[in-house]
Amino acid sequence: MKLNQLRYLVSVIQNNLNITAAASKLHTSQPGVSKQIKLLEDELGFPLFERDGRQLIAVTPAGLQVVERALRILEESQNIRLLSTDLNGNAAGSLVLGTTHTQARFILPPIVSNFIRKYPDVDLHLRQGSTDQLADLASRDQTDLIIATGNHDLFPGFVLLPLFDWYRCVVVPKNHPLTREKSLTLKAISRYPVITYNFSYSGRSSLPAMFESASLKLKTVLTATDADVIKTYVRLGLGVGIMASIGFEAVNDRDLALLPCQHLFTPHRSWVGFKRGRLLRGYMFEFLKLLAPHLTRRRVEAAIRARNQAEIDDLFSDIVIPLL
Amino acid sequence: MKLNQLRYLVSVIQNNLNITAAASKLHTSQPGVSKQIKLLEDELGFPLFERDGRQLIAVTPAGLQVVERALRILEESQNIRLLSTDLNGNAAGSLVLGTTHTQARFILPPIVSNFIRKYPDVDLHLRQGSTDQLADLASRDQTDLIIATGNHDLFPGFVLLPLFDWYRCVVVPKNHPLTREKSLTLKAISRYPVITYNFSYSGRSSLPAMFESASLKLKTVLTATDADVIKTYVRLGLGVGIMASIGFEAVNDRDLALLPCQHLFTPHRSWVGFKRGRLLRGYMFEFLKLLAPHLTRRRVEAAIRARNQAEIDDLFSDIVIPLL
DNA sequence: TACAGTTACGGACCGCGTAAGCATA
DNA sequence: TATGCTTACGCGGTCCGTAACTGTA
Repeated sequence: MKLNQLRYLVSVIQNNLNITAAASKLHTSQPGVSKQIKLLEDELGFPLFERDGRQLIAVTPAGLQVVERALRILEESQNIRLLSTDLNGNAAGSLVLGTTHTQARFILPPIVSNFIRKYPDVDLHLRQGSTDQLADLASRDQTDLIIATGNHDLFPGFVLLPLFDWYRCVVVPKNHPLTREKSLTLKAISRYPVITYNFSYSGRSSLPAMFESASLKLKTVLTATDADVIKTYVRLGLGVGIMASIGFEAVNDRDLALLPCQHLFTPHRSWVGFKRGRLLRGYMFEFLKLLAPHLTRRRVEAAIRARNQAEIDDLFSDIVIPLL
Repeated sequence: MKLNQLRYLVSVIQNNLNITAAASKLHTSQPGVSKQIKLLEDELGFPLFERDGRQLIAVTPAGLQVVERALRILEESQNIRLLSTDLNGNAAGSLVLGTTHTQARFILPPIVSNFIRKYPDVDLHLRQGSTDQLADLASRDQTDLIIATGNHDLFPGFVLLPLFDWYRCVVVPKNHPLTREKSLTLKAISRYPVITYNFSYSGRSSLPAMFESASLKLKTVLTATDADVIKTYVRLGLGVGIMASIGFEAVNDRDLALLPCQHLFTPHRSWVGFKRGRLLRGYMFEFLKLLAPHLTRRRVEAAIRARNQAEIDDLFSDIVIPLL
């Protein structure tokens, strides 16, 4: 079994079982690919493809098993090669971030612009989605780093590093009656219709449950996926917004008032994570450092060596996580 | 980069950086190994070893990264080879089980004896330990299958399949006053000193908490790691045993009485699991089938394809899990 | 007659083993 | 002097490309 044989096998499959096409993609001759595939089948002792005459018409079940592992092997060998380009000071490559709207819109902009100035040769991609969608993307190796909030459960076998804590706050038009309350209470809020995140975003410490346990009723008039939409409807006077404090921009939101609610709601912790075993390029460590100063290369590497999430959390137990 | 170069690299490290010893283990010549290592270093563009003159004295940090990935590559290539021996009807191999005492002592004996009769060429190993120890073993790829109870959290990135449910029960000497209670209550139990498992074994639904929430005090006179020890001290009259019902043997424990407590305690679910991505040989599927008839090859393969534990649990939501 | 895969063959290369060289304890 | 790595060299295998062949739409 040779690495090249595995490359050929995978390429044939990625080219719809067309050996000629695979060969041209691999910049080699068609008979060569044909032969190596056959040699691999001979060595393994079972066919990788079902054939109709000379045409390949399907991958055998056993073949699928082989392909699955071949893909992993090729990925790791690619990782070894990347290590080398990395160490030779070559910062070219790509960085695919999976994030939720809140992070992409309010947290990442300064960090990203900083990063692309430092690493102009890195292709940066933002992939946005709900936490579920991000979990799916990441588990299929479609992203390098995930930046999200809450819900560790969707990311088994990941390394999750704390970024910062934040609270939900109430956002209302500048001269709304609530701005005149001395200290905001759930009861006061419950007098108004509420505009907040779709529930999939709020996770465990859900708003409805919180009000219910205080024997209050939460009148949600509208739910949205992001703070921009919430603020828009708050401006229209449809209700009181409850959203992440980081979604309030002092400059653009002068017509709105932000009412802090740290005494009412539970804190949320945002984190950055990646699949354990995924290669972190040099510039990815730099990105993490930009994202949060406490994510030094040293600490991140220690987290990678940890055996489970509890050990990682221990590593950061002494660190003061910023509160935004 | 060749697979052989990675093999050589790993072997050199496993032989304490002694190239000669590595070469002889690999059944090849020492200069060959020397050369391939050097070629690999040339190709990657950085040294894998620190050298003092001609001697290798350490692995470079970058080298460690390479070795880590090389190990994964070699493991997967080994898996591909095993697939082939498997499909050619060759049932030789090894099966390493990691289990807790309860399973090893009361559940596995008939299954294991059945299995080794069917697969005499499989080397079967039992590794026993606490759930923590098992989690550690498995995450370091030291076991094929883990059989344990409760606590999914210690096994992130694993495929966990339900085996059966069981309850804790009370075990007392044959003519103990408790045997005359019509329906056992926590209050009745709390009148006697209790002998039960070490707390690490009882997990979330811990006994002390259970008694406390009923405003009762649990007097544990002794805790032990296994049912045999518990029964021994119950026989000595030191107290009332609370242990897994499966630890009570009708034949050997005639001098004791088992008092069912399904109305008092929460059920426990035992499961079998393995690290996602680990190769299951044909005989391992057979072992799972012997372990629990509902673990058909079809279902196990579906579980492997699932993306997270929730999807796996869904697969088994229609199945009636046996109650022991 | 295109198209796709197999078979055949020759050249270049490469991995391996033997043998000799060299540095260190 | 023994140990262990490197260098040198020649053999054999293998990978690859070209070219010719075969079966199918």
